[in-house]
Amino acid sequence: MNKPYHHGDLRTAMLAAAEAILDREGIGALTLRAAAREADVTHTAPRHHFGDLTGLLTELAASGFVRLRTRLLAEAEMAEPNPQSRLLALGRGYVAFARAHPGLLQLMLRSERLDWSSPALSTAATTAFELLTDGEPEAGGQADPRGFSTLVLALTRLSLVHGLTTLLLDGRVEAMAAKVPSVEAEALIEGVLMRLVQRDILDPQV
Amino acid sequence: MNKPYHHGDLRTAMLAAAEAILDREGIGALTLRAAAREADVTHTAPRHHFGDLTGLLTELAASGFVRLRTRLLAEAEMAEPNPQSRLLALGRGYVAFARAHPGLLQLMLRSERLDWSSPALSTAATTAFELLTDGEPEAGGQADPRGFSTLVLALTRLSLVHGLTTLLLDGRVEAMAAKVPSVEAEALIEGVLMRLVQRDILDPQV
DNA sequence: TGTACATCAGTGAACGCGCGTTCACTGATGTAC
DNA sequence: TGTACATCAGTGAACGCGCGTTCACTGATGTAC
Repeated sequence: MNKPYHHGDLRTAMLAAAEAILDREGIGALTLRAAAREADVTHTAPRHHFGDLTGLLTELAASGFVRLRTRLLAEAEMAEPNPQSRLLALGRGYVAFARAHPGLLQLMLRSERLDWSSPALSTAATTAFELLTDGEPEAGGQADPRGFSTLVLALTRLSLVHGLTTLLLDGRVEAMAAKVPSVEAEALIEGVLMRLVQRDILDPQV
Repeated sequence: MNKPYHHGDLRTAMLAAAEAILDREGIGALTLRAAAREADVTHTAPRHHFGDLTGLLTELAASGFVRLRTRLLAEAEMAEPNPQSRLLALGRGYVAFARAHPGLLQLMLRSERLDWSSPALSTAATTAFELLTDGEPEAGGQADPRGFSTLVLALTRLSLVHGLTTLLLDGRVEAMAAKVPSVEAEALIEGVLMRLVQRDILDPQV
């Protein structure tokens, strides 16, 4: 029952503790001391592993992007193997991830407390976003030169899904749904995603 | 040159001071004490006008929504009098407002420090968002029952424009543009807005 | 036109709080020989 | 197989900081008579 002097894997434990706080109390409550408290460790101990608070948050955000990507990949995998179904699955996956980890997503997307010069973070973020961005990773791939139109299409999709997610987290979707009786937020979200898929046409030409 | 004991219009001065801090140093630096310092007044003086920090932030955000709406209305007014041009003008206006007042927009959209039970704030927000949401305020208006499809269309537009704006403020648009030589963020944004207008078709039927 | 007095709007000192950081330390682990 | 010792990973006390809030106060304004 006695706690050994050394933790064993404080690095992992701190990341888990920080995420627990994020999910439970939101991004405002996530401080170095709070995370150390959660991990049942002196608040100076994490310094050996992360340097400072920014280091901890940056690693946590990077891990978030990796997991987001994994989840989106899995969703796309399970969808019917056509572009429309795949895009729809990606959109749903993005929204679902946001609902499951609202605090983490906030840290990843809107935090000014991250060190974006960290290669781990920036490549994790870029890689994750590229999923929503690439039409068909197998088909197009490296060969396809990413022209202006492709980039516009990518940014359009990302904007729509990301904006929808943000509005959802901020309670705006609920507010809109409440204006018309018998309309559920859930149905609204599904409606927007369907519209994305149908109007998108997956065509880089404008 | 002597400062009189009473300020005269501290309410207005505090709002201006808070906004100055927001624009200059970002939302993280906006505290009650900082705003009072900026207004050259004891940090306890604002209490008489706003109660507490939340009260001040809530009023500032409400004023932000009112001004956003005013600006969007003006942009729409100046556009060609057809639905497409109007929608494009609204989208451009939203992005332009975000660029002009990034800190203020963050406060309005992503702050957990606002009192959303305040009627002034909630109606200001709703009214502003309705602009992007209604196709034609004159044409449709009250007569048109706001059905499910209309709501989906509204949320789609709002999601796209809002998502684009958020990504822009977080530097993601710049990051994407940087991946392809000779593509400017400005052109990307314009491309997305054009795509919104062209694919939107302004048709509530899905 | 004056005066008494309540109310309003600001001051300034003090409070406790949680924060990140620094510092000297100690217990545990691993490696050289 | 032992032992010396450097290095690593954690403790615990102390620091200064800026925060929002409380409190007793004071100067200015407005209103009743």
